[in-house]
Order: sequence, then structure tokens, then C-alpha cells
Amino acid sequence: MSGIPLTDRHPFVRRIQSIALFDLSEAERAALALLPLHPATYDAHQDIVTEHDRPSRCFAVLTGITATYKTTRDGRRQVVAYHVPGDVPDFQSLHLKTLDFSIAAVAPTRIGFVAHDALRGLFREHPRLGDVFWRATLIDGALSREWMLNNGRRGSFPRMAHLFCELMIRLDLVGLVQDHSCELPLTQYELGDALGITSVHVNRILKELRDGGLISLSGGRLTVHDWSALSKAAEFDETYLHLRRTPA
Amino acid sequence: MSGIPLTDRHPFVRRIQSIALFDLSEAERAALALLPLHPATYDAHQDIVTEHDRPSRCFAVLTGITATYKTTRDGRRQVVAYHVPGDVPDFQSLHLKTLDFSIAAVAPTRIGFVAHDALRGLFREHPRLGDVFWRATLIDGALSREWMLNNGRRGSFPRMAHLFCELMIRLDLVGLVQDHSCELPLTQYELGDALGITSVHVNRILKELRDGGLISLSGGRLTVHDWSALSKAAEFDETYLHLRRTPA
DNA sequence: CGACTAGTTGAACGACGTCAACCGTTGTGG
DNA sequence: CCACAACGGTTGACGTCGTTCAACTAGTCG
Repeated sequence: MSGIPLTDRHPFVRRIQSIALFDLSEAERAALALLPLHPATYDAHQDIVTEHDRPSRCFAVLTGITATYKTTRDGRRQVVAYHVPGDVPDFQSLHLKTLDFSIAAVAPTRIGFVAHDALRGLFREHPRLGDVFWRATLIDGALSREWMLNNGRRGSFPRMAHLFCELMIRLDLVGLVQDHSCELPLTQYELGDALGITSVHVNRILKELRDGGLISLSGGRLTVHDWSALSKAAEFDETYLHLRRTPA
Repeated sequence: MSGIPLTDRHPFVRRIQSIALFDLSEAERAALALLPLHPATYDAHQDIVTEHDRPSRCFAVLTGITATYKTTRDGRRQVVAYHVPGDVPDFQSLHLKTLDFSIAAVAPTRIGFVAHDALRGLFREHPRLGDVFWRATLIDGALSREWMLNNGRRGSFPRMAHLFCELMIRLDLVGLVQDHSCELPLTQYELGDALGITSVHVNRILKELRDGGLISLSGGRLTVHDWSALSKAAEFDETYLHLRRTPA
């Protein structure tokens, strides 16, 4: 018994399908839909798992956003990945026993825990799904690489533009973008932690982006007013997302 | 027929064993040793594979060092990973068809190409080895995360110290460190590309590290004179390397 | 109403980049 | 054998992007 109605799983199944290189069979969709998901909700800034944990389960994001982060000893924080509905942020715990990162909700977030054993059973029954999850972690790796390039070699203006481009596409993949606008409840402090700059500087760059007519970000909602200018400023090239097809 | 004598494979088998959570069986060691490796050598700064390639084979580093890198449109270069003997830098090509990065030799380097089909056959015969390779790519992901923290949140002095700590341990794992000293033929320009700073600044930090009696780096050889001071300066915590045991 | 959190803006500072000159080594061709 | 180009390293002067510190505003929740 899953405890979560099927509609809530929708982003999850949709995401898996968007990663797979083939069309999921009915049996595979059903197996995914029947996977026992144990629900939990978290408030903004609450940790879901923390470094050095040895989890016996993974979780899928159902609504909201999570941030995978690490900190230096003196408390400086670096977000190394965001995860949106449909993603499984800590899939590596299936093969790497102790976590080398923490994951926090950055906004009110609902997740569904899946026992490692349940996943192993799923992959035994449906080996192709195992390949899809493998592929998913490899795509996460590709995102990491792009973030390294972005944070290491681009100024803060294109850097922030790039992050917004990526998030828009990823949210669009799971149907969370309408009219170039989406829920994105990231504080400026959060953004700074992802981009490797301070919240003060985030504020200034955000002002430039706003004044340039590229985007608006307020009340937890991001709207892109000029996608072509934004993606050009970001030097955005979506190949690193390894999409099956280009989104609308 | 492999074309490469068995001793040259040694770092490769040794590395696989260092990743596995179990002791390799004789059959598994033999299967690895018999894997058809097609040799090739590259000079410093030569590309081995490049972004947008669609390779039908992976390669293992046998001697030397490779750099995985990406560039911005205006040519600024960011190294996102180094790979040392025993590593398989482009294992992801097995599941992600088009590469989102390039790999270059940073010094004269010998590699062995392995056909994707040969790997798939290996994993079919020895499923546990498939798990080990999966684990290897997840560890690469962990390194990426640590690099993001390092490059995003640490000043250039601890940042460089951290890189040297990591490389010392990884080279030690495959037996390439003696007396706290190893071959490390990275130019200052290379180092800058990995750390997200300029070669001029690399030179200054290197001087500080040298003057502080922490390391010496010249003639392509790195020697660590004061490991405890170096690792303290770097805030180095090796858990992210997911070692089975701590090295000497 | 006060406390707290998020955002906004200015001014001074500092880490790192840029530009430029110079040195030593290596390799190459006249 | 020497000339000289090419490359990597070294160092100084100066510029700039982003940080730090600080003050102020607005919204929210008890």
C-alpha cells in the first residue's frame, strides 16, 4: 500500500520516461506506479538527509524543490545540485553507503521514500528500468560538470542566467512551466549558495537581469520575458541535459 | 589478443579492486586481465575524445594523466576532473551516447581502448563487475561535488592544497607515490584551468605553498613535505573519496 | 506590537585578474 | 654551432569584480 494517490506520482513517471531512450511499456509504468512510496513533507530549510548518513532508502521529489549541498568546516555552503519533482536526488545511496552530501528542502516540499530493497526488486523484475536510473545518475553527473564550468569560468551575470535557463527546461520537462513562468521559491541567499557568490551580489545581478527585461523573480515565481536574450547571455547550450528531444 | 602485456594492466585491475566492496575472485581478475585493450599513446595537450563525439568504446588510463574539460564559447577552459592510471574517464559513454565534455592528455599518456560491446559482455559474465563500474562512476560524481565546494567556497590557497591532497591519495591508491612524492606533470596553466584561476595567480599561490614548506612542485614532480599542514590548510576530509580503508 | 526573515542599496576593501616585462629551457633550422 | 622561436615559469603594477559591513525597508508571524 503506497499511501500516495497515483496522480501525485505523475511527475515521477513522467520524469523516468523523459530519461529513458525507449517508450516505457505498460508493465513498466505499472511497476513504477505501484512502487511503495512513503510520504513525508518538509518545510523550507529543513534537512531531509545529511552528510555521513547511511540511508536504507531513497526518495523521489513529488512537489517543491530540494538542494543538495556541502559545507566547508567554517560553515560556508555550496549547493551542488537542485532537484525538481520527479527527480531522485540520493539515488547514489543505493551503491555508496555513506552520503558525502546533505539534502535540504528549499521550499515546502513533499517527497516519497522508496526502500532500497524495493528498488532492487524493481530492477530485477524490469532490468530496463535499472538502466534508466543508471542513465539518470549519469545525467546528474553531466549537470555537475556544466555547473563547474559555469561557476568556474563565467561571470556572475551569465552564471545566474545559465542557472535560470537550466531550471526552466527541467521544470518544463515535468509540466511545471506555463507561459514562460514557474514556481521557483529560492531566496537570494539560496541562489548565492548555488552560484558561489553572496546574497548581496545576487541581489545586484538580479536587478540587472530585471532592468534588462530578461526575467522577473519575485514572490517565489520566476518569469522569463526574453528567452533568447537570456540563453544568449548564458551561452546556454542544452546538450549537456541529454534530452531525448528539445522541449517546446 | 590484447596487444598490451599484463603488467601494464596492473593499475587498472588494482584500481577496480580498490573500488569494489568485496575481494575480486580469480575469475573476475582473469576476465579483467583478458579484456581486449587496444593501446594508444598521446602527447601532452592532445585530445583523446572531444565534446559531441559518439564513441563506441571507452578507454582506461595506463600511464600518465588525462583531464576532462569543458570550454565556454569564448574559449575559457575548465577542467572538471583529472584521471590517473587505472581510471576509465569516459565510462558514461556506455549509457550517454554523445559526450558533453572533452578529454585531453595533460602529459605523455598511454591508454587502452575497450569496445563498449566487450564491456557489456564482461558485465553479462560477471555482474558484480558491472556493479563495481557503476560504483566508480558514482565516486566520480562525489569528486565532482567536492570540486564544486572547493572551487566555489574556498580561497585559492586552500583550494590548491585540496587538489594536491586529492591527487596524492588517488595516485597512492595505484602505487604511484613513494616518499610523499609523485610524478605530476601539470603546468601552471593546467592547474589554473582546474582551479578556476589564472596561471599567474597559480604561480603566486604555489610560491606561498613552497615558501610555507608545505610542498614543492617542479620538473613535473610533486613532493609533499608537510602532509598534516597541507591537509589542514585544505580542510581535507577524505570521506568523499569513498575509500574502503584509509591509505598509509 | 515587536521579532524575525528577505530584500535593497551604498561605501570601502580585498582577492584575483590583466597586462607586461623578463628569465630559463628546449628544440629547430640555417 | 649558433640564432631564435616557442613555451613555461616568475614577478611587478594596476584594475576590477565581488565581498564585507552596515543601514534601512517591507512583509509575516507570534
